[in-house]
Amino acid sequence: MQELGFETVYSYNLGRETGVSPEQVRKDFSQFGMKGRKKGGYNINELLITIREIFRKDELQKVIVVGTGNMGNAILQYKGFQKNMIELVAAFDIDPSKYRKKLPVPVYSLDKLPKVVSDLNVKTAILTVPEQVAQGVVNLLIEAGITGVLSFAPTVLKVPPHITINQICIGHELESLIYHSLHLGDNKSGKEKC
Amino acid sequence: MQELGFETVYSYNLGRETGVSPEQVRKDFSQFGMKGRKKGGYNINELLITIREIFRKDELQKVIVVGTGNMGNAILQYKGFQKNMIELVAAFDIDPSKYRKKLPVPVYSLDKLPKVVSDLNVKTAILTVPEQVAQGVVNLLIEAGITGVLSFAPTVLKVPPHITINQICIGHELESLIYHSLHLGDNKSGKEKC
DNA sequence: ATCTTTATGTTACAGATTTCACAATAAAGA
DNA sequence: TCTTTATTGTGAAATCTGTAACATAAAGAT
Ligand SMILES: NC(=O)c1ccc[n+]([C@@H]2O[C@H](COP(=O)([O-])OP(=O)(O)OC[C@H]3O[C@@H](n4cnc5c(N)ncnc54)[C@H](O)[C@@H]3O)[C@@H](O)[C@H]2O)c1
Ligand SMILES: NC(=O)c1ccc[n+]([C@@H]2O[C@H](COP(=O)([O-])OP(=O)(O)OC[C@H]3O[C@@H](n4cnc5c(N)ncnc54)[C@H](O)[C@@H]3O)[C@@H](O)[C@H]2O)c1
Repeated sequence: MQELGFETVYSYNLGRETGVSPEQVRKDFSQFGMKGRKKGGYNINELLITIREIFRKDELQKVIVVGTGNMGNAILQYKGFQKNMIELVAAFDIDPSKYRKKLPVPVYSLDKLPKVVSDLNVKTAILTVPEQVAQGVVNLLIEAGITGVLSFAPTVLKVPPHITINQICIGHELESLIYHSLHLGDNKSGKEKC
Repeated sequence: MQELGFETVYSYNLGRETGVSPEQVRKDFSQFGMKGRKKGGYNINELLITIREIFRKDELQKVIVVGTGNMGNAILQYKGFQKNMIELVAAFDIDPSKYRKKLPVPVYSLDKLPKVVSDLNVKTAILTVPEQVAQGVVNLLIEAGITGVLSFAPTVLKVPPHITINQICIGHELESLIYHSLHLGDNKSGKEKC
């Protein structure tokens, strides 16, 4: 909106575009001390500055990728993270045929993980290894100093409480969609359920 | 567990493995009429049969992929869906260089979408097209008869209420992890928040 | 100047979800 | 046969989340 020349925005504009209610937008903003003006809405520039502060978008946030198979590679190819100040700084695999130091994002042996993570002070990892080894690899990641993991493996990972795991399970997402399609007419009461 | 030779399972076994409380497991099972035996737990075979019924896993559930770039291809390569009775039956792209009819999953032109969807009676689609065209393509999908879409595009899709959209936004997941890492020490009260 | 309109900020309310508590009871053991 | 034990099934309580309501401030109209 700033690029389009707007200076202010209302909670219902943002609500409409993001799919949440205007009240929710105002509550969330209020939580972070982002103040608007009655009748005037929110100043876009102020919002952007605060959001950049909350997520520390003044500096590139470093992320590593572990497992450079189909999914790992797709993510490494993606150019859209830079825009959000996220940088993939290194990748790791157990298969020597994957090592390429001269790619835009270098692919290292797993042995190098502790050193790279500590040297670059990375805290976040994307985990795209086979499910059978996911728990083992996540243990290595935690030992190396990683505190947040985005895992694509369809396994529940057991980690200590200060570690955050975000899981993306494509299979479960599909099953959820299939369930909804199969039971489209079941909703007798008119209220959304399940 | 069945493959390991077990015949019964307790709610707390399943809770531990899936990361939910035993009570939640029992409530969910109860919701679907899955009954256990006092002191004996749940019969694994009965559970599997009921779950197969709920998700109609007696037949392969058909899914299409739209957009065969990095992410779309990674998904098309994945062999793990069959195990859950999900089958990728066709893929579509706007770029003619992607068309390959003899791949395990054939890649067609977008023009073929309405015919293929209606002939095969597909209801579920994975959307891996650039975000700029995602809304347009989702409109085509709905017109063709798709009722559930798993979208990887970082855009809010506007669809009628009988359509289900599940969104996977890798960027947002990473931002969430980064936020947690940055604010690890903020949790003064001891209670988990934000 | 006063009134009307519009959008925020926050409090009160409602709804949904999760946890707690425990009665019921089948199985195992004495 | 009786007692103990382990686990289910569920109703009540607590917590969390989202919605509605409205007092308030700014802007504009009369
Ligand atoms: N590709 C998909 O569409 C898809 C869908 C659903 C789930 N997943 C899950 O995502 C994960 C990755 O899937 P994929 O299709 O990219 O698999 P893949 O087999 O293509 O890639 C796995 C990569 O991990 C590497 N690897 C194996 N063991 C390792 C270890 N111990 N340390 C480091 N690297 C190791 C392999 O060398 C390989 O490069 C899997 O857990 C899979 O279940 C993928
Ligand atoms: N790859 C990632 O790691 C990643 C990460 C975050 C988000 N995403 C999102 O996932 C989506 C796909 O990403 P990608 O990396 O695979 O992109 P990509 O550019 O590699 O692939 C996009 C594909 O869509 C096709 N396409 C373009 N317009 C089309 C249309 N109108 N109809 C059908 N096909 C069309 C292109 O020909 C191309 O094959 C994008 O929305 C992207 O923002 C991807």
